Amino acid sequence: MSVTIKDIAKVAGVAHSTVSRALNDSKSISDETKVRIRDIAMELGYSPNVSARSLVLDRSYNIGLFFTTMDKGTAVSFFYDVVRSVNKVIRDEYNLMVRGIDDYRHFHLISKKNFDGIVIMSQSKSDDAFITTVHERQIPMVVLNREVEMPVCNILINDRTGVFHATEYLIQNGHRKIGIIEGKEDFRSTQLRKQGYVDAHHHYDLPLYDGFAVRGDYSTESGYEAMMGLLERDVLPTAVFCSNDEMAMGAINAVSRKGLRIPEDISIMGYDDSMFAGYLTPRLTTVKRPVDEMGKKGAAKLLDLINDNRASGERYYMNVQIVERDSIRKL
Amino acid sequence: MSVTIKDIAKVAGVAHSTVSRALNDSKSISDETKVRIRDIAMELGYSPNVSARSLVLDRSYNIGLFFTTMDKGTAVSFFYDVVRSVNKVIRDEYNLMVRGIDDYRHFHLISKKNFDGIVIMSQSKSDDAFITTVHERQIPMVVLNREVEMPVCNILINDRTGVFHATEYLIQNGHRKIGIIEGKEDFRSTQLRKQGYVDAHHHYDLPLYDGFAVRGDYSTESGYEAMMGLLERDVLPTAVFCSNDEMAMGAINAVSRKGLRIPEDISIMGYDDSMFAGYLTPRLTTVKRPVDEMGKKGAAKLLDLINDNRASGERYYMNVQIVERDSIRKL
DNA sequence: CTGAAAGCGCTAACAT
DNA sequence: ATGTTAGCGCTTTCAG
Repeated sequence: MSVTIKDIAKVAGVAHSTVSRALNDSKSISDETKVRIRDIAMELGYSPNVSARSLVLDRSYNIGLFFTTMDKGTAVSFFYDVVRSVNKVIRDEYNLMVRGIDDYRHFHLISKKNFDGIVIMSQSKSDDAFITTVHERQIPMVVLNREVEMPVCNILINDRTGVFHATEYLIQNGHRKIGIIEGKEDFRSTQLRKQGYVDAHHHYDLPLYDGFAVRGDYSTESGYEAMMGLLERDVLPTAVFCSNDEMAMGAINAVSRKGLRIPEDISIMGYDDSMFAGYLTPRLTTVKRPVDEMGKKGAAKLLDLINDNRASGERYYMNVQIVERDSIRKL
Repeated sequence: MSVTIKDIAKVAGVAHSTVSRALNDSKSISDETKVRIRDIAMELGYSPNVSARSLVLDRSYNIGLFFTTMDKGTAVSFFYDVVRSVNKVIRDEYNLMVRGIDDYRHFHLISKKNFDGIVIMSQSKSDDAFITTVHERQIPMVVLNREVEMPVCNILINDRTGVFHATEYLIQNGHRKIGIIEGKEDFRSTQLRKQGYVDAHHHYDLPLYDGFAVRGDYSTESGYEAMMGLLERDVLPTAVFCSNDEMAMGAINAVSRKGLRIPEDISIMGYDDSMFAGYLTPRLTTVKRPVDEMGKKGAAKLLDLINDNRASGERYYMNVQIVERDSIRKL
């Protein structure tokens, strides 16, 4: 059996409550006994039982990090960045439990007892049922990435504005016929990015060419297919905005498969500034989304909520930034 | 306060132990009361307190998934694949806690009480202290990816053999002057891959050219730098094996920056078959490591160990596979 | 400054 | 088939 505070108490010849206090650095314990008890604990290889402590303190020390799904649809580097940045912030005090929302068939384990707080990296409206549940059960929560209507803390990347600027950048480089490869159908981000593209066209009084908007699903493959479709058209766009870098990678591949050159024949703009964007040929001009910052901000905000539990419907917007490389031609 | 089995018991007019049994589907409870109690539980929005259950059952329902580090050094898609595949296997019964080993300053929270089992995705010998601790505390454990000397369950990808075959493939394509860009210095995988490269040279009685082995650190940037270094030499290799795809991506970039073409002037071979490998220009010929399978196998094995706790020093080797694309020229 | 005792929510003998 | 009771390991009043 593993060693408990009672074992330590026996060896030290004190009550187990004294051990508890000593280990928790209570000020009503003499330094002398503290040291003594800690030494014994160390010697015996004591490890606190988190379950027991959780039970009495009424907190689990768990923070849940939920993705819409852990299967397809989550960009790889996106996933990594979020886990990493959240983990970094909560480092010591909490454990990070990573899950896909769609791993749950029912939500009965989602309770305040089992989660001190929850971060949701939301990519789809289908998450709303889950978010509602968490909200109703009054678990401190931060929703990243997707705007929700409930009064919850929401950390967002300003995608609509981001794509507006991306499109504007293309326009300022002289492009007038601009295509767009869109993301996965029911993702909110897909719509927002499309909107930014449309906004920019309106703002600069540019017509939206029919058929210049083609659907992808955020995967590299879909970018390839979508671009192939675009290249079949009679009138080609001079530039194509891809709703993420992975699709841009596929698009680049399609272009060179067709024997065309980037950016001489056609310009390609990505979105995300994924790790590989600077190493494609040509190096991809893209838009950096501060995923890392979003994760950090979200985690920090969650800790605030846990420590001072006021419901809050605050929204934070993180701004994107254009990263100029070699895939766009100035006309 | 949240509802407990006692609350349910009160409403149902039974003892709380009856509620516990009903909820756990004990066979000594009549179907009638089971249904009744479950209905009440549902109505009251009951959610079991995992900590309390863990305390009495002496298991945490937590499975830890530890990476060497969550910072640099872990390939992104690698990370994603492992988390995803392990998560898929343990889906219902357990929670997955993801951490970097270097997040811990001391290991006192690593105990059998707090983890039912641990999967370690090990990339460095520096993990050994941690692995030893887990082993000593008799926590069911599976170590992925890196061979360890302790008698623990070890799931490995046969890197040495894998790179042997990769090099062999280059040799069979007529290459005689083959460079290698190596990985991060103290990673075991770095040494094994190098060994496979050396083995193949020995096996085919080929000389090892001095200076054809250059160090990288598995990052794209390092691949770029390493390749640049290689291209400075008087005698150029006709093919370069890169110890992972990310470095291959950097290498490709370096080659074209120098105005050389792949595979006409120089052939590049990757290792991993990362998601983006098929979308580089040219499409990268590489070696597929079954990371997904490794994660699944590891998780399944861990569940076995948890349910039937026999220490075991079994080793499983997963085989790699060459994925032929366009970055290698037949001489 | 320390000890005694209660109780967190749950499961599992042991009764009946 | 159900109730009674003890106890998992810990923290925290309340006494002294």
